[in-house]
Amino acid sequence: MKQSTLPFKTRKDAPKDEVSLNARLLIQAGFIHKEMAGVYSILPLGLRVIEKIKAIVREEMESLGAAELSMSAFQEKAIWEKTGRWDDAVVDNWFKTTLKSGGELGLGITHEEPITNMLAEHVSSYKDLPVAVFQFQTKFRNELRAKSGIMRGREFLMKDLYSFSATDEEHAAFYNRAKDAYMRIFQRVGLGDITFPTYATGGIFSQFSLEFQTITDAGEDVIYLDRKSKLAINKEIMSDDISNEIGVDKATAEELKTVEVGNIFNLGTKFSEPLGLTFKDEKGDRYPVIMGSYGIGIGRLMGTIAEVFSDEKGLVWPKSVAPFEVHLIALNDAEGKVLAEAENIYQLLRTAGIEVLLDDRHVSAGAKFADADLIGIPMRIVVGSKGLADGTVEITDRHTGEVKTLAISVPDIVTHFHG
RNA sequence: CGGAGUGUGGUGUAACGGCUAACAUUCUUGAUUUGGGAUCAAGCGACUCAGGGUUCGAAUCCCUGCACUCCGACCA
Repeated sequence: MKQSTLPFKTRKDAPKDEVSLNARLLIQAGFIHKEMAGVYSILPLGLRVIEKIKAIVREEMESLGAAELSMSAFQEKAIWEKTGRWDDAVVDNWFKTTLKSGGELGLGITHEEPITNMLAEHVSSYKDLPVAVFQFQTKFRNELRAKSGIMRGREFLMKDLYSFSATDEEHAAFYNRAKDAYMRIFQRVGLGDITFPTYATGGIFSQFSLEFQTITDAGEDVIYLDRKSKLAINKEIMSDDISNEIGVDKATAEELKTVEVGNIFNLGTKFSEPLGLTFKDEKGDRYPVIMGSYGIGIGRLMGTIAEVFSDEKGLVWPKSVAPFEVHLIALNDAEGKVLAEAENIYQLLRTAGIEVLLDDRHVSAGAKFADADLIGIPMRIVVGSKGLADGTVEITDRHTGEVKTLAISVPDIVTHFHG
């Protein structure tokens, strides 16, 4: 992509109505736009990050044998009444509205009810199980107070996975594989070393739920982490009994601020029973399906990565989720030779399958460098008249600041990036 | 929802109750420059969140509403 075609600019100053680092950086660098409190639009650069994250998550979900689908954000009152979750006293963050014809409907906070209801039409035998489906879908939650930039919004993109099993053993097997897949996801987006499975309240479903908590000061949660076992307990359930049960040494556990980037709930038959999702076993006996739900907040994950990987100059994306692999910067010269050479390199890199953002704007070198630092693409290639004279370009690592000079030979440059 | 704070050009800030609301940046035009947010010149751009009130006079004081931020509560 050529930077001159981007309608959205970086800003010199961070917005005054944001305090959280993730929103300040992402707005300043032109990745997101704030519409209102807790509601953000995703701009082209931000969308590329979101799509990178989605691709990683999708791969791992498919490795579990889960099938992707896409459900409506509209929620039917009657279905939710069957599980008792339509009541505002039970779920207080609904967005509800009315149809012209008079009926009431809600905007989805989550999708256990409709997926269970839908699967009841399709699952009827033990031969149909186990099965799992997932989606990337916008959720709506009428938060009393939106906060922390994109970390807790009223509208947000979530990956939600639902598993359906015939037996507890079958469910446990899937649960464990899903847990491993989650850790691979956090590893791949760069957060693996600071993200830990954490026992937390099971809510209405079971004794515990499993959260994936990433260490950052931007977090809203507090966990007790046992470095040896790599397990943690959320402060909200911490007690002597529970730390003994889980095997976390309370005496040596670290108290840390974290953000919840994913979670897993054992649902049991909480939804399958009221919504009639049952199967017949080999003997023809009918049982409710055992379910699990597994969430990852995609936007929150982007925000967490932005918080964790940033410095005083701006964002520093891990390669796996960076909007582009290479930021190719053409400095100005009187004759336009530099831009011509940069365009040449741009086309050849693209042909080689490398994602490139070409800064072809007519602005000063300093402005280009400052923007490049702010946007945070991991590798930068600078083409200038100096280097052009002796046939070289400069390659800078945004993370380490390391600078290399390379001959202008596209095969060499391609090799450099493909490692 | 309880508490605190803030609303002024696109963005960031200034302005004692008193002149045509100032400065920087952005943007436009021209010149110069061409490896770290360059320089110079000339311009465009706000009835100061909305509605009431006090006053000879309100961006400034008061009331109501709305919006935003933070703390708390809440968080399927």
